Amino acid sequence: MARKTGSHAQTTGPRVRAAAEALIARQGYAAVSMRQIAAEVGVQVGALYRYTPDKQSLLFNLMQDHMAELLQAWAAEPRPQDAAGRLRAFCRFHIGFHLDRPDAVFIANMELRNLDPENFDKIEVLRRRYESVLEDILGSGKAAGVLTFDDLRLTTMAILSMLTGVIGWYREGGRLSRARTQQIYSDMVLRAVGAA
Amino acid sequence: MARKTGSHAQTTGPRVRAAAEALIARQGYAAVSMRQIAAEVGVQVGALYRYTPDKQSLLFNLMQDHMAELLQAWAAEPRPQDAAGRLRAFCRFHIGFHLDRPDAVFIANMELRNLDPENFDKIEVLRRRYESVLEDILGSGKAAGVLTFDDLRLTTMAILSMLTGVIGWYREGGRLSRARTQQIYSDMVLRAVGAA
DNA sequence: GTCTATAATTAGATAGAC
DNA sequence: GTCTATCTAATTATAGAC
Repeated sequence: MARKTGSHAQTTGPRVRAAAEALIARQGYAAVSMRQIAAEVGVQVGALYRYTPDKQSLLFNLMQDHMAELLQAWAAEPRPQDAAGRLRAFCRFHIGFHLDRPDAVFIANMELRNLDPENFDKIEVLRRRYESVLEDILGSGKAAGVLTFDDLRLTTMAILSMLTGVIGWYREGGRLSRARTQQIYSDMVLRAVGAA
Repeated sequence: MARKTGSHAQTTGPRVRAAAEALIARQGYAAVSMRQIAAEVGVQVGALYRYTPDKQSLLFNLMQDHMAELLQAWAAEPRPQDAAGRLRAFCRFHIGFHLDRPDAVFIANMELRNLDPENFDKIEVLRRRYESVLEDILGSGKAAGVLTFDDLRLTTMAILSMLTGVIGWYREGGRLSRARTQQIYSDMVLRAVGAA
């Protein structure tokens, strides 16, 4: 992927971002060097600093944009009237969104501890906001008497862990289709909160 | 934690291991330096190499011992006759074991990609063996007609993700006791596979 | 906008004194 | 068994040429 000297500003920026995302997802932030990213893009290391002030900003921007996109995508989803319907919609959405962006999701879940403290705080706010999406669905379902479970916070975290875990084993083109995977997870979650 | 020169072989070995475990759990393998570990123990960096041939072996031994202990501890558990009882026992065991060793669990789940290929293969074997513990319980329960779910492999992975996720939010001395946490998770899992 | 060259720091690992 | 000193290689980031 060697490249001649020349101007490629309009393509290099996104390529830096894409290379960083792929490499960090595979090896982890601390294990990836700026030289590796540059080699993947096909430039020398000095050129990277036209597109990011430093390595930390590369990580922070990936995570922030991912979380913002996640929240925005959920806000754009249709919103069923009943709590069970909203819960099913959330499960489908969460799995679909995560399967579309395995690298970004992997980074969002693994690299929190490599954020500078001030960056960590900003991402935490977005994470909490997303957790409260599910918490609100479960809470209103319990209040309406259509969902049954013991502890709201525990149940929220348990369901999120279970759904996010899909990126650990799902393979595109494998035994289970995406739609079937969404279906099975949704059914299991609904049974787990007594809405079967 | 400064230390004078002198011989402390019997205590230094375990202290190196403990320091590595704590630091790697907090910061990640790639981000921890041998100098940091030495400082935590209270020795100079050269002294570490009396207790480990290199940094990679430190990580591998932590993960291998953890997985071996996990399998051995499960083997020592009482084994209920019925599948639903075994599933409940597994949930209690998995959560209890994980809450007892948050650092080791964190490493076992986060640092797989930092293992050398040959070390990775060895740990993978142990991981698969543990996954098959749950898979066997679920499979026999379905065959016996007491559990209901759609896909054995997916269900196994989903339950493991959900249970392991407890280390992400549980705090000792917090709102929920350990026993209550085990109870709520177990109930939810049993409902999820139609054994409520 | 990219390159080459380099500064300043840090890493893992080893040698030899005590 | 630990220390000090050091080797070699790699790191992030910057400066200045083109």
